[in-house]
Amino acid sequence: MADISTKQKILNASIRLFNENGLANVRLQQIADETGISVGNLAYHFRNKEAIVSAVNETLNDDIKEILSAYRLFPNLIDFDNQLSKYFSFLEKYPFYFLDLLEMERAYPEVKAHCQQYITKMISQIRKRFDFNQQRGLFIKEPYPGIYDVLADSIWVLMSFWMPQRLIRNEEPHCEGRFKQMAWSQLFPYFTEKGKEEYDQLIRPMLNQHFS
Amino acid sequence: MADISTKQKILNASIRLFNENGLANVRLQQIADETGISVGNLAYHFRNKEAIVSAVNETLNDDIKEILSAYRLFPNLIDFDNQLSKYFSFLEKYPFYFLDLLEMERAYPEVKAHCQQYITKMISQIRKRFDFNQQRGLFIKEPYPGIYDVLADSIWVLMSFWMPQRLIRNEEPHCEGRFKQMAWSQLFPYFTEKGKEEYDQLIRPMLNQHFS
DNA sequence: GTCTATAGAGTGATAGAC
DNA sequence: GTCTATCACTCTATAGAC
Repeated sequence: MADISTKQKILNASIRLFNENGLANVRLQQIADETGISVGNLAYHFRNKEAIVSAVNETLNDDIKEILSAYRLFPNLIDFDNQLSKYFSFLEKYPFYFLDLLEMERAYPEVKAHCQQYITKMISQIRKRFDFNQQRGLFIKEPYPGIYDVLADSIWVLMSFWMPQRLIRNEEPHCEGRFKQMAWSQLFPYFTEKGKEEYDQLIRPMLNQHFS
Repeated sequence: MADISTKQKILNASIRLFNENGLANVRLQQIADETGISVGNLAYHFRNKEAIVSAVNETLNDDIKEILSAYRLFPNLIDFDNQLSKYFSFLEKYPFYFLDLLEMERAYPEVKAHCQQYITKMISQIRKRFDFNQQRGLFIKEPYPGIYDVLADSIWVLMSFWMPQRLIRNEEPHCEGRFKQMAWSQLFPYFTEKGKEEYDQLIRPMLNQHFS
């Protein structure tokens, strides 16, 4: 199983380098060096750069798939907070995923195709939480038609571009508390009284513990 | 003034190419071709690639400076909508500005320094609108301390990463109506009755006209 | 101010020995 | 499975003619 191990080492090294330098700036030689093998050996395991990118992408898609599968039939507030945690871990592992997606689209159009559906599914999960929690009486009826759609989009953007925006502004990006605060503050205005109670009871204490 | 003209032609060509291919993927040869000059001539006008990036960056900073200067002493709702329009024009002109900022940080650390302050100023302007319009009775007092700070951050992120997020999701990015809708929907929950009235009267008709 | 020509280092990818 | 060696190509930057 030395084969699998080396393959995995290559992928791990690639992810590290992609995160540091961006997809377009990483050379095969660098990947080989970081892995501790020769370029020739690298070529044995992956035909070319696209094959590496493709494999890295599949690894990450598996991660996203797992996050999505954690969506439960009855998605309460705690469930959402858990999903936030998982998503934040993903962003820490691969901060520039969504930026490199654009790069992939440019350089490796075939690779990008798979990702689209995951994004759509993620947003639709967020959207469904509104419906479900509205039925539970935690969220108000949407004050204007379509606003919950826009809101679901906004939350996805704020989560997905967390890392790049923090880095651009020279703010500490590895702060899960602020990340969650930004997400929850999007929902806040739409809580009913009952929703506020449940939030204050279940979620707020967990948020505060990030800042203690 | 043939000098200035060529310099400007180079910058325009560079912006086009950076937008299309990303900073890291654009070669001097490409810029020369797109400008309609030789690489040698390109070198006459700009010492190296960094000099071009730096000049492009200054051009864009001038644009941002102008947007920021449009912030008035009494920033009402119409004023905010105007600033949204201007910002959207900027994003259309240079969709990947904030992504390429990260690339600049990696490749040309000297160049990036200037941008920081503009971002801070932009966010602080958004934040001040809350205070001003709260005094005018259009916005409610912030329900929890600090939420208007988070909200200003969120609005900046949603505006700044509009283009990349739309492109990743294969949604039409040149849709000013949706852009504004996303921004305004952030403010919506914090309007007082008086604020809603002014919004319905002054802003909503302008938004609807984007979708007619 | 504009060009051609080219230096010199780096690139992805492959062939073939061990 | 792993390596060295090398090909054909592209890159940035510069030198020097017009």
